[in-house]
Amino acid sequence: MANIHQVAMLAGVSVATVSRVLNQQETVTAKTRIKVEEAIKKLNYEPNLLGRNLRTSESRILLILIPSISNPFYTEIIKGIETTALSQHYNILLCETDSNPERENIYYDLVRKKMADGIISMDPAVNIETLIKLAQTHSIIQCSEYAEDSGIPYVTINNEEAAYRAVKHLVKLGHERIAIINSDEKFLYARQRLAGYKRALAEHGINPRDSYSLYTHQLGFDYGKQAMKKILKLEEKPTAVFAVSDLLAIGALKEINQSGLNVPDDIAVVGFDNIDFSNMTNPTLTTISQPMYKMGSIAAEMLIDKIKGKTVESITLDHELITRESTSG
Amino acid sequence: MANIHQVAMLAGVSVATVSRVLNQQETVTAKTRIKVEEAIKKLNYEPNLLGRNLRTSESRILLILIPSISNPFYTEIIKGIETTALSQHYNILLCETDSNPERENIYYDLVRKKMADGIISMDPAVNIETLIKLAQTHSIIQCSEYAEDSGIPYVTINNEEAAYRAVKHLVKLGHERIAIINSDEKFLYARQRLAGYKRALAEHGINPRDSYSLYTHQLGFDYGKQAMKKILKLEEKPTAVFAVSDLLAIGALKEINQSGLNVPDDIAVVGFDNIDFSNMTNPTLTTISQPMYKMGSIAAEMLIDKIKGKTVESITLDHELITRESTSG
DNA sequence: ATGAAAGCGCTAACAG
DNA sequence: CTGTTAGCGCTTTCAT
Repeated sequence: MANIHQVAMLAGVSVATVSRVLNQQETVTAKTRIKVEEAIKKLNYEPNLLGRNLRTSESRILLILIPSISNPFYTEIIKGIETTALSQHYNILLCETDSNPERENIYYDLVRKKMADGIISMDPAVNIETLIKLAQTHSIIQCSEYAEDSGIPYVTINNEEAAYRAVKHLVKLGHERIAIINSDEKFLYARQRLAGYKRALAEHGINPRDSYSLYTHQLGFDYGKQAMKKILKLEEKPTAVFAVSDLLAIGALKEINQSGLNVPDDIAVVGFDNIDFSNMTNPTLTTISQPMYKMGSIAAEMLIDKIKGKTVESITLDHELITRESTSG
Repeated sequence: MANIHQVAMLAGVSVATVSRVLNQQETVTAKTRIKVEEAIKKLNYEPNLLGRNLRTSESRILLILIPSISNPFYTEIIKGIETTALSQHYNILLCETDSNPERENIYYDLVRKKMADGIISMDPAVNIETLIKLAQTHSIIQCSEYAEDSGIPYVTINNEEAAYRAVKHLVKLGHERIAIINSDEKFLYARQRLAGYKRALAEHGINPRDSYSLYTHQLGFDYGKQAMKKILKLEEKPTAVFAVSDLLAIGALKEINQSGLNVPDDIAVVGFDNIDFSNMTNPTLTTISQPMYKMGSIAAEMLIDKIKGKTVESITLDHELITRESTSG
């Protein structure tokens, strides 16, 4: 493997000149440039980024923290991050935290030790104190889930309003007995979506019943199925269910189908996220679409700006209700 | 940000000693060690990996090349890779190639430029010539999809045998008119799975019909749906369908359901991969399970061995038929 | 327009 | 057991 020195030797110039050619500086004669480029080609030279990065003290690597790689909610966001990052010559390192502080710490260390330039955190279960402390000395952005007043810039949607619209859609279709399958209330988005659910009901004079409020530990399919099982045991069953994630909704769908009831005739279902699969289920799922690609893309831009030392503002994006078979007869 | 020199100053020792403490070498007195550790703590010192990596000429970063991050087939493999890599203090960089050579090249460059130590490629549409050339100077492993006689070590399953078993299962259930939804024949696994399909039919004296062999450009849901639409237009419809990926199978499922026919009563369906979602569909999907976690884990081990300069052998793992609702009445 | 030289932060060979 | 020192490969002043 050739290094810059050998290229300089072969081209009959100094390493400084080779470096200038490498970095497309204009101060090099065409003739010299050609000599250097020929030497580079002849030696199959590739600049060593470790050397460059040590010198410029940057790694051009961005960390993306997600609880689980298998959660399809993140895939489109990641695409947005990746495309934006790549276009600015940053690479992204996808980190699965399992919401495990030890694992998180491995990745925080990468930033502390200069192997990464910044972090986009999407883990709702993140240890927020540690993150806030790290944010004092390093560039960090929160995406989708965030902490209020943490001082960490975030990009998100209006969860309360989105949930409100989802439930309002059900109310408009004539439903009055509407259940909610929520995730753990320790998460901000869970509290916000619950608030939206309640506001929609209140607006139409419907009293929320305790037995219609379910909580799950996680957002997976099995948890939705389990919650739906409980709901189906109720004496007075709801005629509609709002689940705070598509995976939960798809679990609920499965359970309803298995019990012999029909969606949407017996029970209507609304999800949240508009993951790819929500359009593949039988019936297809009515859901709230977040602008995931855009969210990712903006998060990446914010992070890169922050790394460059600019001040960045948090931002709230629009969402959209996607009506499909699971609510329309 | 403190550096090793400042720590040495504060502790009243040389940088070499600090480095020894950092790398847990045994040749340091307890007393000195404590002095150094105190200095580290006092200065909030974190070793700079760029410096270390330049010195040791390694990056401890592994590249994982996948065509698309949203394909759930890869998630479990990635988990296997990640866990193994992490346990050996390697980090992984997930790279979405979109099967786009330009994009691939960005990532190859990372290896050429020493920002990554090796590659696990899982992209079946990879430009194999470029990969082979790169493999001559760098550590590369292929996972799942591979090229025969390329000299690049791989870990995979016996696709021919797996397809054979899937189709044999259908034959045993009494099916004789069995269609296959295959992907592009330019992929090795597609040819292998087709061979298995034909062998199962031949074994029972069934002649494969051309009209029962469908090809799709990609492995997505929509492509499966489209293929099934064609199948349903046939005069003599098959009573069973074998799709070479779960996503294709789920698309087929959806199309059959929409046409008013029943799975498995009218048409049975078998998929391939056993992605998480194959157990969430209605009906649940009979499929071939690859040992994905193990595959990933082994691929990571092979790569790390290769980086260390050991010689590694290709390996073929076992698979399993998972029987679910889509074939059992 | 080009070169000489310093130095980013670290490890490791060598000396003592 | 510890220190001195060279050097990994690069960029970037400062001269010329």
